Amino acid sequence: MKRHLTELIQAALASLQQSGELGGEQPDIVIERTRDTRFGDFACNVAMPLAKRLGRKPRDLAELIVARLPASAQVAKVEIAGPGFINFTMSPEAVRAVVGEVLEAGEAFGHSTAGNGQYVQVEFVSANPTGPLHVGHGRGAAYGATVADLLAAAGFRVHREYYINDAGRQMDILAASIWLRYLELGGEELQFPSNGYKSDDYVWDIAAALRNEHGHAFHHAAAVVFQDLPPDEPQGGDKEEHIDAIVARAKELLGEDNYRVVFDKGLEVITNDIRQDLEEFGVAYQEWYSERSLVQSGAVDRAIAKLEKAGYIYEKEGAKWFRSTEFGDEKDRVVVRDNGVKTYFASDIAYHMEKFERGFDRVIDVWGADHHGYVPRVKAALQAMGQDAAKLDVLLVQFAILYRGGERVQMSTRSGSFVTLRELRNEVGNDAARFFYVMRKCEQHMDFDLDLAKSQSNDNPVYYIQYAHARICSVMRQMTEKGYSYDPSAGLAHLHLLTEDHEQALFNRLGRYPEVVEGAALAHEPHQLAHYLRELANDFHTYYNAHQFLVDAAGLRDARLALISATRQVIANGLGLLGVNAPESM
RNA sequence: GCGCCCGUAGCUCAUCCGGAUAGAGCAUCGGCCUUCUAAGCCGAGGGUAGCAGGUUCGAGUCCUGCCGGGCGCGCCA
Repeated sequence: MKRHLTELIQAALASLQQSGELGGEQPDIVIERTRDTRFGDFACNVAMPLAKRLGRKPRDLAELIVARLPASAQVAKVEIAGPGFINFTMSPEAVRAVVGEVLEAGEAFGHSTAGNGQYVQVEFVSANPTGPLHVGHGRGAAYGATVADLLAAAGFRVHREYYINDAGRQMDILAASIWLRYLELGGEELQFPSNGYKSDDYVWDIAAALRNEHGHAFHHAAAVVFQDLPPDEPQGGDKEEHIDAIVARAKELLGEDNYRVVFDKGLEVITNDIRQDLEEFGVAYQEWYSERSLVQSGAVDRAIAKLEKAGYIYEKEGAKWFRSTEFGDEKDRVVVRDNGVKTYFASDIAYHMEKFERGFDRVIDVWGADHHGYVPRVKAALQAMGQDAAKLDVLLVQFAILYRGGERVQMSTRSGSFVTLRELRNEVGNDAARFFYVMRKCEQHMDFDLDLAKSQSNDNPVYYIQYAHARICSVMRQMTEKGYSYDPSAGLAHLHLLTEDHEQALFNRLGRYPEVVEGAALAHEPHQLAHYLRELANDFHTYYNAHQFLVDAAGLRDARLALISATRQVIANGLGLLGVNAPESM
């Protein structure tokens, strides 16, 4: 309907332009839903900015526009109000028509072609495979998955991707930690490095699996392993130097091949765990992209060479620097260290280069807000390589701060004292977790009250929406049990009988759904859909309490059942986009 | 110190590229189950949108400064 009205205004403006009454102005036309039905259903403010530029009174201009509006069967009334708003009241038939559209389209209702089939990559979560996902990752997972699904519904072709950081130092530290636990399981006594994965149970599990599969093959005496190592922090040393030395010693004692076996075991177990965790959370990917594969394919070298060729690489103090300041970054960044090792940033440049080479029209990265400082340098690299950095959207998801018993829960992967996503899912259920995570826009800091989410109370808005769905299903069951019938086409034919305020409210709300899906998709704001569904559920519950659906008069009954069937469909569609179940009974 | 995000009702949050009287939920108080699920509905109270300026016909929304909170400022990943 918005589009229809936009076209009407466009036609009126074109007509005015032809008669020379607008000068050369080409204003943007914005059609908005009104907040109050006193102002009709839709409002257009185009006369106001236009009046300013033309030096005329807004209301006079609005008069001119309204006079040129083509007639439309969908529009019942056009009024000029306030400072110069043009308010449209839709015809009752046009408002009711949504019920037929919903029942006709079914699960596809709300889908659009706004995206025009553009190919969009959404990369999200991408947590280091050094341990299970925690609740912080959960927000990125729910948010990224929902944005991806919304974009798909809005007519984009979506590629969901997880970037596996399987080539970094943290992974080496994990591998070394696993190996040390393996040695302990073999009877060695040792002082576990303070910077290792010390209190993480899964490290023991992986070590045990390793021992199961490979027996004693990787065993070395602790005395040999720790011989002449720089001291750990408790002994007055540097914990970073200490752990790096252990990693080097592991590679030396095990040899490249056996070290790789230990390393890959950890990587495999944890990646599988993450994959399964996300799958259970309703989050699926088209691709799991390995950083190591990027290195091995030579893409990193190629990316650096490309920057070098473009003249944006220089050497200083033995390292290679990328001149990112050229593109607005705060300082230049190292891509190859003085010891010849390429930085993580070098991989990331290559990864993004490669993303663009894969032919995506748009690339979306969902990152934790703690990486925000990273945005300028990645965009700088893309620009330096001659790419259009505007095609990359980095969506920063703020932290979810956990509260338990009114106290803030401290989270750290390294200390092991974190709440896993799996724990959260088990405690509050997937539905509540998915919904909770996307209720707030991503740049909003989120307080996640575990006790509240855990409680099966109506504080949890997801139940409220699900309950509306279940109630409608229940009505349909009652209909059969009570010997009533429901004829959908007769229902559509009798929609004019639905004249109650509650019914008008539902018609209007249902009509908004496609706009909400499209708006939420384009703005990358799933919370818009979450809030819409709450309002829709509220409209339904109110209606439910005010009127009986299963009435004796067949025409009215069919019409009401058609309306609530459409409501059920839209709730199911909306919840589906949020990854939340729509139960038939509760 | 510099940069990014945030500040709206007692609490948690909406407010659709600036628009009409700033809205919900929770909590509080008062009503509604012989009728399709009370995980529901109806009603009431609750606001200087952090503070101070500015731009505009119009500012919670844009700009500047200050205050408060979060995060980030490595040849770590």
